[in-house]
Amino acid sequence: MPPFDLARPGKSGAVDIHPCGACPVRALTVCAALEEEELSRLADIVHTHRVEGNQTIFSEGDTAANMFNVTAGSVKIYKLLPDGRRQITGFLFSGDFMGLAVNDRYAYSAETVATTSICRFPRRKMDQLMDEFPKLQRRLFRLASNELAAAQDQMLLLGRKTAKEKIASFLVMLAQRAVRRGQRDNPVHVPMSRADIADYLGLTTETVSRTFTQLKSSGAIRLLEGSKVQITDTGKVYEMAEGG
Amino acid sequence: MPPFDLARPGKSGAVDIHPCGACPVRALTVCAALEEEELSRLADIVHTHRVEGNQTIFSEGDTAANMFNVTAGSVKIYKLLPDGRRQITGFLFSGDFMGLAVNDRYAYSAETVATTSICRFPRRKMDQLMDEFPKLQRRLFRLASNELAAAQDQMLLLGRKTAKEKIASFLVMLAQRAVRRGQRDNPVHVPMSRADIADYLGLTTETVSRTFTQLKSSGAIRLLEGSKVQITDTGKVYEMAEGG
DNA sequence: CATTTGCTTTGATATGGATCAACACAGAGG
DNA sequence: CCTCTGTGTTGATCCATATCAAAGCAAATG
Repeated sequence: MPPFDLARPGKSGAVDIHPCGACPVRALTVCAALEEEELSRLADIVHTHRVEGNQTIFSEGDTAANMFNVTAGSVKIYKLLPDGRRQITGFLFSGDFMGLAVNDRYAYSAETVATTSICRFPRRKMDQLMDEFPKLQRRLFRLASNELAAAQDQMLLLGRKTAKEKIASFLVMLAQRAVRRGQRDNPVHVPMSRADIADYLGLTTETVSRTFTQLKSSGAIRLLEGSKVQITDTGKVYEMAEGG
Repeated sequence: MPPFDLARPGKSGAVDIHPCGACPVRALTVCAALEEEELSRLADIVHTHRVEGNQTIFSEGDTAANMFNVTAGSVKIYKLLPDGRRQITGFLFSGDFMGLAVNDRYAYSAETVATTSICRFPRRKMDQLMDEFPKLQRRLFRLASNELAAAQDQMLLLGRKTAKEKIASFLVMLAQRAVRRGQRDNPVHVPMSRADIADYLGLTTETVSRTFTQLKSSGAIRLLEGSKVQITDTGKVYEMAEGG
C-alpha cells in the first residue's frame, strides 16, 4: 500500500485548517501550555490532516522534518527487525504527541490504526517556538518524561508478565487512557487488530485470541459488537494486570 | 540491606565536593550544555557521593527530591511486580543522568551495581536553573529523547528477540556505550551479575549462563578474568544482535 | 584451615506460548 | 448470489526457555 504522503496532502489526505482555539483536545496536549498569543503562533505553522486506516505517516530512519499531534483516531508506532519481526512500541490516541527524533531521524515508524486526524508541525519552526516560549519546551520535556515512564511500564510487561497479565494490563491501559480523554472506560474500545495487539504485547495473534477467549470464559470480560470489550469483573482484571 | 541514605551522607556515603570544572565526564552529560558561569551555579547546588555496590539510591514511589548524574561506576534502575518479579529497565554508567519523575515521584528504583560515584542535584534548584538557562532545559529534553529511543530498542528486544539475540544485543550495547565514554570496547566490561542481566533481558539466570556458554563454544566470544568478555567474532555477534 | 555464603554452571524435566493447520465468518466485488 | 480475501478462532503438536535440582568455585568469615 502506498504511504500517506504529507507533502501532497491533497492526494491521500485532505487538508482542512481549523482554528487551534477551538481544538477539542487542546487541554490534553502540548498546546495546553500556551496563552492566546502563543497559540496563534502555533496555529500559524500547523496543518491538519485526515488519514485513512493503515497508512504510513513516517518510517524509521526518515529525516524527522515534522512533529505530530493526534486529534482523533489512533496511531501505532513500531520498530522492525530485518526479518520482519515487529514490535509495536505504542498506540497513540487523541491528544498524544509523536515525532521525537534522535539525530534528526525518526527512531520508529508510525501508521494509522483507523481513520485518524493529525496536526503536523514543521520541526524547524517548532524549535524556534521552543526557544521563544520556554513553557512549550517545558511542556514537551514533561510529555517526554511521561512517555519514558510508560515505556518502562511496557518493559516490565514485556519482560516479566504472562500472556494473561499482558492482556489484562492492555485492557486496563486502554480504559485508563479513555478516562483521561474524558471518554467512558467501560466498555473499552479496542480499535486495533489481534495482530497489532500481539505485536504490542510480544505475543502471537493465536495467543491473543485464546487469552481473550479464556478471559471471556472465566467471566472477567465480555466481547461486544464494534470492537468493544466489557470488563465484567473489574477487580479480577485489575488484579491480573498487576500480576496478582 | 540498609538503603544508602543521601540525607546523612557521612554514614554510608562520603561527601567530597569536587569542582565541576575538572569533572572528567562533563562533556558527556547535562553539564556539557553550560558555560563557565552557568557551570559554577550548577556546582553550587551539587553534592558528590561515593556509594558501595548494591546500595539503594532511591525507590519507586519516593518523592523525587533529587536528580543524579553518574560520574563513575554503574547503576541499575528497575521496577518490581508485587510478587517480586523484577524488570531492570536500564543500566547507567559514567555520564548518564537519572531521576526523571512523574507527579513528583520516581517511577522506578535505582541501585548501584558496584562502587559508584554520583552527583546529586536538588530538583527544586535544578528547576530554577532550567528556567534561568534554557540551554540546560533543552539539553535535558534531548537526553530524555535519547532515553526514549533506547527504551524502544529495549522493547523490541524484550518482545521479539530470542535469548541468543538478546545476549548478543546486550554485549553490543555495552561495547557501544564504552566507546561513547572513550573506553575500549573489546574486551567488554560486564560488571553486573547473571541475575541482573537476566532481569534486564527478560530471561532467567540459567538461560543467561547457558547462552554465554553457547556463544563461547561457538567461538563468538571468550570469557576473561575480571568480568570481561572478549568478542572474538565481531561480525557474528553484531549480526546476531540484529536478528540476522 | 575449615566453613559458610553467594554466585555461576550444568543437568534433567516441565510448560507456556509458538507454530502449523484447518475452519469460521463477515465484508467486498463481481 | 457466489467467490474471494482478510481477520479471527480453535485444535494438535512442538520447542525455547522456565523450573527444579545439584554441584563447582571463589571470596568472606571465624
